Amino acid sequence: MNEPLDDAATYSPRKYRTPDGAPADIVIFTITSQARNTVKKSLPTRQLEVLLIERKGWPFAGQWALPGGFSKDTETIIESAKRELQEETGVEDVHIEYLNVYSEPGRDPRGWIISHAFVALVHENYLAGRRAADDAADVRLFPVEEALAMNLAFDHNLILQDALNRIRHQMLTTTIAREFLPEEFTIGELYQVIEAVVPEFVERNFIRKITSTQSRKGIIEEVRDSRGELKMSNRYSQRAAQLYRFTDFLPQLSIYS
Amino acid sequence: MNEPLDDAATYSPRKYRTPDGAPADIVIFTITSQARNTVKKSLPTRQLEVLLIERKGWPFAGQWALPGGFSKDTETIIESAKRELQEETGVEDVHIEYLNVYSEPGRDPRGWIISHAFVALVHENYLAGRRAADDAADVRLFPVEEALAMNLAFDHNLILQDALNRIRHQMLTTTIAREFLPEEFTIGELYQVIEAVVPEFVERNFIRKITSTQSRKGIIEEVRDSRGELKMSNRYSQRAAQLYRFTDFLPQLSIYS
DNA sequence: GGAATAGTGTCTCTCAGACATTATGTC
DNA sequence: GACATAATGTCTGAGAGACACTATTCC
Repeated sequence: MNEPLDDAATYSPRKYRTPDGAPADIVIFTITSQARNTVKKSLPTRQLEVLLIERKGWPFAGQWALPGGFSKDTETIIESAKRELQEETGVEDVHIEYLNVYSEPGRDPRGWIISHAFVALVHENYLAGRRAADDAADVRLFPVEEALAMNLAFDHNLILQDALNRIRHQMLTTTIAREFLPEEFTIGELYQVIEAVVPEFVERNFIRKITSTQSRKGIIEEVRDSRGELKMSNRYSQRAAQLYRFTDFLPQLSIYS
Repeated sequence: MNEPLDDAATYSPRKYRTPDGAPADIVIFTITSQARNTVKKSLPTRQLEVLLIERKGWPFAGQWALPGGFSKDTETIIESAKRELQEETGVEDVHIEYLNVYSEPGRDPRGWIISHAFVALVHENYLAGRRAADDAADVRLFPVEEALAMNLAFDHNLILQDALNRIRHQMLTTTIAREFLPEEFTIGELYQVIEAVVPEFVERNFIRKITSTQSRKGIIEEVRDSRGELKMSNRYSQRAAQLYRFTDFLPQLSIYS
């Protein structure tokens, strides 16, 4: 411990160097849907995308980076992340969680800057306004694989990879799929969202696992209308599909169960 | 983004307030064994404990706190955590992982101090030296429940609770149990370690689940001696028990599997 | 033989995984 | 009738959960 031992009256700020800033950087993921050009109704193709901004000034001018900004002494770091998310996308009250701290000396040429990365999951509808201005803008959605292949500013390639690993794991072990879906969705949509994030996901008897396996039953529930009739949707298919919604239930996973 | 737009030559440190420090605090868990006073060999009682230090100076003088120290600009925060762990316990190369950041304004009366909490899991043997001096010392192991009931310095009650939640979850979903066990252990010991961290854990057919269930088979493997004979131990029982070791296998858990 | 721990036998009901089959509505 | 998606039928082998039972060694 290298803390001074004096009391409040005699306490003086330490003579050691202090950090030059503690910013929050945000990895904003969304899943875009692209209707396929078939004559008949069909499922859209879905793709996991990440929001990047083009840097204007030094350092890394001209390169793409994660949105972010310095935190203030009047807010927690998650509050600054939420503020930044609001400024960048206009959305509030979406899923945002802390990812990791990045403190490698020299990671930022401006000084000793310790960055805190967050992951935000945003439904594509919330970003609809931004998308319109796509090509010209300095704020854009990139498919994740494409973004990873770019040379991003700072250590943002690393942060993005960490964020991707995190949501891939969470997609299978938690109900974050709900963040990319409307309140009521079909089994087909849910399956596509999982696939968009975890391409290797394959589960032939998906509907049975999720609806009638004892240990999993209750993660999602059927939606009924005011008369108690099962509510269906045919937005993506000829044959109407049952609508479901997530409940608050999350099964406890265990390797020893 | 409130970053300056100038280039490197004209860049000047921002006029905003910068943090007064970015310490690493470490929640060091161990599981102690206490032999029971029975005439015959029997399993020890095991308890999850956390290492705390008594603060000497302002602020929170006289209160117990998590060990920690300020990070330097020449190291990553995890490196400062490892350095601190080495100073406090003398151990290196143990399991240590990042927990969370604590940045509530006012959490530290010394200024704007953003703390990074880590969780370290240490085998009790490594702490054996410290334990001898227990009662008189200003560094002590406390049973976790007892520590949570104390009034710890700073926001360390919160950090400790977060750390406990984290390892409870990890104990069931990863193989961190290995950090509290010798290289070779019996099923009974493993079961006790899980119980010490997750008291509500009950699994009547434990040995069968862990050794012969298809999806779990391979997490641990039987130990054999140089002649290929199964290696047994009777340190805790009359009847010798098979020794096992962890492998590198970790099953993928999924709520959709 | 009693105590303490280690490990097996056995039974029932559910689930996993594979794959074929039926259902519904559009063009 | 071809197509696209939704959903069920059916079969086999594996696993979950419960609990009685045997095994080993020390005292």
